[in-house]
Amino acid sequence: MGVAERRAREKEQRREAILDAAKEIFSRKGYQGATMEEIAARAELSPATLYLYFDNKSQLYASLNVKMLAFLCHRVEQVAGQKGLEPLEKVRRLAQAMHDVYTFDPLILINVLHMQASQELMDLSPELKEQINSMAARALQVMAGIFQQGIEQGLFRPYPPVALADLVWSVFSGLVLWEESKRGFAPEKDYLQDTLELAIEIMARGVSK
Amino acid sequence: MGVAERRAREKEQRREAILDAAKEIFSRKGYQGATMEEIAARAELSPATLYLYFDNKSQLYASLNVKMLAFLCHRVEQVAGQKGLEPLEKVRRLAQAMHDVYTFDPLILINVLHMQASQELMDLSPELKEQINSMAARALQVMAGIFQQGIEQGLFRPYPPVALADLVWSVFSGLVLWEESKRGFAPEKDYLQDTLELAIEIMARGVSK
Amino acid sequence: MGVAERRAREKEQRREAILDAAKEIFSRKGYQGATMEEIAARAELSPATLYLYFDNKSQLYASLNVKMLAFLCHRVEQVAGQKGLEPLEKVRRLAQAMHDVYTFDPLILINVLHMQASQELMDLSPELKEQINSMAARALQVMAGIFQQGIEQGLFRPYPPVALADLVWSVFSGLVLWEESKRGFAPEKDYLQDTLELAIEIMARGVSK
Amino acid sequence: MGVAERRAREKEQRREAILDAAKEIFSRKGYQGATMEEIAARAELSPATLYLYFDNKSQLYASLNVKMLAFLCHRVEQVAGQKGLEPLEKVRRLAQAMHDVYTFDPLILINVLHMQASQELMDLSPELKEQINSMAARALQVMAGIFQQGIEQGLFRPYPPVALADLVWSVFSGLVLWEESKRGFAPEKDYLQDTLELAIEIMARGVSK
DNA sequence: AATGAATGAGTTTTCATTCAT
DNA sequence: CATGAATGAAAACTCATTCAT
Repeated sequence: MGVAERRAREKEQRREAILDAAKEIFSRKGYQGATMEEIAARAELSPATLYLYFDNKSQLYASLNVKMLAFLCHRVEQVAGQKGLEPLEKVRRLAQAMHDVYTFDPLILINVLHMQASQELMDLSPELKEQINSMAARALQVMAGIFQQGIEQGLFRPYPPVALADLVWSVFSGLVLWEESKRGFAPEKDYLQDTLELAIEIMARGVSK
Repeated sequence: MGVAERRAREKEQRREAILDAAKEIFSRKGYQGATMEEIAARAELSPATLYLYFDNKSQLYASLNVKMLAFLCHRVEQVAGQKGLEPLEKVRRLAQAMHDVYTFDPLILINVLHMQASQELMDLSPELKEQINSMAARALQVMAGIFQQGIEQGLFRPYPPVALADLVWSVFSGLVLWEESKRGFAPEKDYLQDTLELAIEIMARGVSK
Repeated sequence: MGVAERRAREKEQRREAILDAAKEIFSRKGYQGATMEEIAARAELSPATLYLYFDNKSQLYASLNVKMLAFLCHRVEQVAGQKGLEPLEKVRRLAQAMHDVYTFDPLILINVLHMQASQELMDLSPELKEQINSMAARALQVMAGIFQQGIEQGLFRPYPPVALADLVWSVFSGLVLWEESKRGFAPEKDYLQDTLELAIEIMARGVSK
Repeated sequence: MGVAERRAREKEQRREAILDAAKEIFSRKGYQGATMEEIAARAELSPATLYLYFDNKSQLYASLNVKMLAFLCHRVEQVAGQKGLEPLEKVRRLAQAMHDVYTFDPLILINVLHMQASQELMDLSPELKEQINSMAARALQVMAGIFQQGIEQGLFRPYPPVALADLVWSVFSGLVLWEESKRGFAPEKDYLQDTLELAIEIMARGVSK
């Protein structure tokens, strides 16, 4: 059994290694621009080997995104689960959590966004599609929950909470994407964290006219 | 001469038609995902014909982006040029302008962003590259100018104006991208306009702690 | 009638202009490498116009070669026609004639050679094919005639005269081609003329062991 | 290890097979006229497979020429390396060697010539370009060396030895090309060998006026 | 389990040729 | 006559995917 176990672990590790390589390449080149060969090279494997672990390119891409979304969900749920925090403080921690995710792996959001944008193009198995959509929805729901309370207490602007969550995500994605797309003048180190926090807070809180 | 004139106009129209078709396809499929054949089909032309108007795929893509950036610049400059407005009002109008651009052509920013992100991959002529970069920079500069005054008057947070402009763009792009990436629950009609305006104002103005 | 005449002359001139342009391009790029558009551009005409004067690319190429072969034939026949010259002197003049042809238009032989080499590939009308072959044969025959006499008088080696003529042509072509193919160390100015003359003489005369 | 070894040998064989097919097609159609598909068909492979062994068409062509030049060099060096031969005898053997090369593979020189003539058009890697040029130069140098001695002894005409080598090559090429370009009357079997030998000898020796 | 090798199905691009004006 | 514009057919090249070993 020990043998079978080690086998299984090794297999899992290899799978992870492939996903890592894929993340790197997909982020840099986009879905269409990335090639299986390039991913394989980065994973120091032969292209044929990828197909032992994933059915095809689009499935590999999807799996990658499932993994990323899972991490994102996990982190967001951590924040949402903390009891006894004021709504505003929770929102602040949400900003921090998202920034953590980004710091931990700057490519996550880029990939997730690309995925959302190109999903229709890919012939994913219905299950996988379902899995992705439901995880994205779940992350959103959890974030929405964070705003919900504040809205109920009249602290936040009375937008639909999901819309707020949505907005936060979009702002964050925008920041990240823009960040990525530029060369030249990088914002000060704390800028991203700082601004994100600010933006989230304010958008949630709204302004008194 | 009338003949030559009509010829020229027809040619220009055809060029525009191709750019329109390209915008549509590129937006939906991304640069790599789009095929010349598909673009040609959409323009109701043969693929070979595209090459009468553009040197190659990447040049077509670049030309498309030049056009879009030009429109964006134009609109932003209109706002910047209005005299006698308070900084805050100007910022509000900037939000409106950007929303106009988006309404007029929802695909603009998506394409522009993709372009920025993939520019390095493409073998554009140096002139074209220069043109794109300078236009993007110009749009940013003009936006920065809009914030400049407010900062000087102590009304806006003392971030570098270019960073602010940058941020606005990123927020807007994020909104748009997110918009695009979703299917299903579209935000209420005014939501985008409203939120953008809000976000810009606030980010510019900052909060007093 | 004067009008019709001028028309005809103009037409003929245009045809010649096209052939000139074609010679230039075909020589530099070879048959397959040359494009109708390039030839047209050189002739300062539109591609479509070429088709008013020639049926298609291969026919244009063939016509060009007919013209060149005609010039070559003409020059060789001049030499052959001179009465009262010793065989050796005639051979010397032949060398001079060939060199003249080359000097007058260095591209002639290259084209003729290429033509011979690729003739089978082209779908020429049987008449044109016949015309080309017969002119090439004629040039060869005339050259052979030049050697004939010397052989009969026991001055030249008793090879078949046509084979000798053939050899001369091949040597000359080799020189020209080699000349063309090199960059870098060009032979002394007179080298080509000199050597050609020498080679012809000697090959014709043979050596006494 | 045996496996890896066999693999390597098989790979090498395949490469050679492709080069053989390429030689055949390039010789018959020229560089531009030949198609990868045709070459692949001749090698009984799919076109895509060619690209596993060669980067692109021009590189395949270049590799072919490297191989041919190598063979030529080898054979010529054999002759040059033989000690204790009179200059004239060496020249005779050179003629024989070149004829050998031609007999072994009649297409060699045609390809080499075409290559020299079109090299500038192709986008070869600098290394490959260098390789080709240096091998061609080497063959020429070696041939020149063969003449050198005879010139020093006053047996051969005092042309620069390289020019003589050059000339020999051009004559040979001319013979071969002409041979190829004709259909119909093939020279007697020994004709080519015989004449080449003669031509080389005489050109080298020169004539006493 | 891993992979070297092969390829079918595209994709971009070119170009001889046609045709309406 | 001349040509601007268009395109069908082909050619180079790419890449996801398979399969024998």
